[in-house]
Amino acid sequence: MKKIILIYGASLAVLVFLLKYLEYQFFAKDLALEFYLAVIAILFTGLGIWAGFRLTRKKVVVVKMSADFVFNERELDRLGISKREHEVLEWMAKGLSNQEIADKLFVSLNTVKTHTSNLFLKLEVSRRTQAIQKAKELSLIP
Amino acid sequence: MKKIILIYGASLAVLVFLLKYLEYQFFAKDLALEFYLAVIAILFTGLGIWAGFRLTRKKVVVVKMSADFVFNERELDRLGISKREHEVLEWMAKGLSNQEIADKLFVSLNTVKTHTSNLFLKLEVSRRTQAIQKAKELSLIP
DNA sequence: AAAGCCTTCACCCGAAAGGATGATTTCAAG
DNA sequence: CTTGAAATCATCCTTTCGGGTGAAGGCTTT
Repeated sequence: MKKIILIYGASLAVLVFLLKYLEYQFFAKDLALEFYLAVIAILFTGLGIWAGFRLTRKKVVVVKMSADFVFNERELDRLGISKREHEVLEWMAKGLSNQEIADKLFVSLNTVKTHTSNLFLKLEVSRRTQAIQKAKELSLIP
Repeated sequence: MKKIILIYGASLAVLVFLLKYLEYQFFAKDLALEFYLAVIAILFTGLGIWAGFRLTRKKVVVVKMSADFVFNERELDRLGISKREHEVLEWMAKGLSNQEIADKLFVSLNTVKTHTSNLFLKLEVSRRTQAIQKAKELSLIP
């Protein structure tokens, strides 16, 4: 966060410097221009960040509660299950084979196999049926 | 972090190049103030949005669960699933392997395999995970 | 810059699961 | 008594899974 802010600042400084240089070379006009540019840049950077937050927030508002299921994110975190792994878990619970999941997620079979293996370790099970069973108990999936 | 620096650098380079080029080619004079402002504004708005995107994440959801199960014997009948097959189905849903089910029911592995095969035919599925999924939908098992 | 996850993909090997078919025994119903 | 469904077990063969290992690239954090 701080680094990004610093980088923004540095970028602005460099930009202003460059513009000033250009102006010197070609216009040799009034020096107030840089201030306009800097102000505009800062303003629009803030605006952009705000817009970015807005946009992502909208994306996060993807609240989906089906019937009577509440996602237990705490447990998911505790077990260290990643986003992708959880995704694989969901499809797995729907009865898809590894190959089918691979097709659905546009990755290779090997990748899905890796995810499932990691899932089994994290869930402390050794078969997909057990994984599904346990995941449901923990409210990791509907 | 490297990426951020690189992107900023590239953006600045392109910007400077463009300004210089345009200046050379067309307006040999100023009057480009508004143009500069517009370019800066657009560029930094984009960067801000991008930064906003990478700075945000997280989400929360909470609900509750209810679980009342009513055995659907009618469906079981309709599908012609026998008592033994249903028994196998129940253990299957608990994550047991065919061998484990065989041990639990004091029958051979082959017998369990026969039961599961028949179950898959009757449930019109081809994998045990699908069978479990479907059996739950039909309230054949909790 | 370095250390650490996440994601992706690969290869190998053995175990489990699934499909097809056939056979025996038991038991209830026609 | 004959028929048929259910339950049992078997063999053969193919596909899917699961486990182990390694590795490359990206992003985050320190």
